[in-house]
Amino acid sequence: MARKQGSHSDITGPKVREAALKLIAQHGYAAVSMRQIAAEVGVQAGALYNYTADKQSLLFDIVLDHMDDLVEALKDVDLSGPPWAALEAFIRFHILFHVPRVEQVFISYMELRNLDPDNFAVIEGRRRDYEQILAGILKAGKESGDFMITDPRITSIALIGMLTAIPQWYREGGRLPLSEIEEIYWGIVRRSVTA
Amino acid sequence: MARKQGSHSDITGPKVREAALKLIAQHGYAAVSMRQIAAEVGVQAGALYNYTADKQSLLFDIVLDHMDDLVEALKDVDLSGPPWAALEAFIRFHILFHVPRVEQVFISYMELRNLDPDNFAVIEGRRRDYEQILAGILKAGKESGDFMITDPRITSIALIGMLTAIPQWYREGGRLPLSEIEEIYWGIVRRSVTA
DNA sequence: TTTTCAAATGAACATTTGTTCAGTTAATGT
DNA sequence: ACATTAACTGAACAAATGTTCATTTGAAAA
Repeated sequence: MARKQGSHSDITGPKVREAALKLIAQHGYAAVSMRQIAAEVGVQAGALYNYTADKQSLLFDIVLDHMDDLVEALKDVDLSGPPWAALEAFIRFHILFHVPRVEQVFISYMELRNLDPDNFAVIEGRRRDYEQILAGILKAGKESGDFMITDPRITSIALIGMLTAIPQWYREGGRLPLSEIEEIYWGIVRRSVTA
Repeated sequence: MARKQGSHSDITGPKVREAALKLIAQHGYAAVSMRQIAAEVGVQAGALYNYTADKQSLLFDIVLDHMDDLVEALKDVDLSGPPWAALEAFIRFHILFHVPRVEQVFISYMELRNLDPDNFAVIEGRRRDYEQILAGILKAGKESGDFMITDPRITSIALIGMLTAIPQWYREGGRLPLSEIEEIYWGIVRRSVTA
């Protein structure tokens, strides 16, 4: 049986990516088989190879898309203001961007070891770029005397580590609304760099 | 060939655990095979089953031992003082305990999904207990007016998330000595809760 | 020297893995 | 009505998986 109605490639294609995203986030890359993904899509394993070169590409595409979306979205954020404004804009952006992307965040931080070395290098670079944007803001604020910071690079990593963990425990409809989470975290960050 | 010299069980046993720790931290639980672990030990795959019931136990024991060590070590820390003293003691303890245990930390945070449900529940409980000790210190400090905190529970999770990420980038002999890292992070935490 | 037995081998097992591909299906273009 | 072709099936593949177990080894006890 094949093609029960209309062209499917533009339906099945996204479905494959969604299934991979869901299942890899849930069980981990190595623990998910192509047959499981196929079953989630409602198709035989062989059909997946119309939409991906191999299993590795499935993982790489998820992580790369996520990083590219992140970089792209950050471009719309105005970081040109004074240190305090730039920092607040960055932090709020980071939280709002990451919270609705639980699965991507999970995968992008947990499955890096399962990327082929070449693929890993690409992602590693993207991540460093992102960290250095925050580090730049912190450095500017330190030099202007606005921030009390010992080491901008480490502080950058520390803050991002803290913020990125949010989607791991935040659940929509939980005890606190997202807007409140945003305020709590911004409060922590603000105080942590206050001179 | 078997037993080339003396009794081996008390040598091979630890070797199996060490090999599992190293390889699972490096490649992930699902990506490591019993044959790889056996090869690292210098033995055939079948021999592993003299020292572990199955692969799952290998993972569970690593994580459980880690959590038990953590709880045990924390008992020696004096948290009975005023909020500021208790917080500083807790934070410094956490850093010093985690930094030399890169592999255990990695596994304990990345491989939770690969634990059987029953095993997961045990670990989940241990972790919540630990988080609540910090949350308790924060709550006391908030009520005494020492700390400026909106939500002790979330702040606890945020701080632990930040601190636990340290071993992921810290390398001995790197740019900064451990003692300096300790100071930087304690500075961040201290300011982040300062009224 | 002979016996004993912990410790390890190595082959076997039933599954499962990622991937390929010749063949089938049915919607579309002519 | 026919030909085309995108989309999928289903079987096959070699390799790898976790686990078991009869067998072998050799150090220590008798």
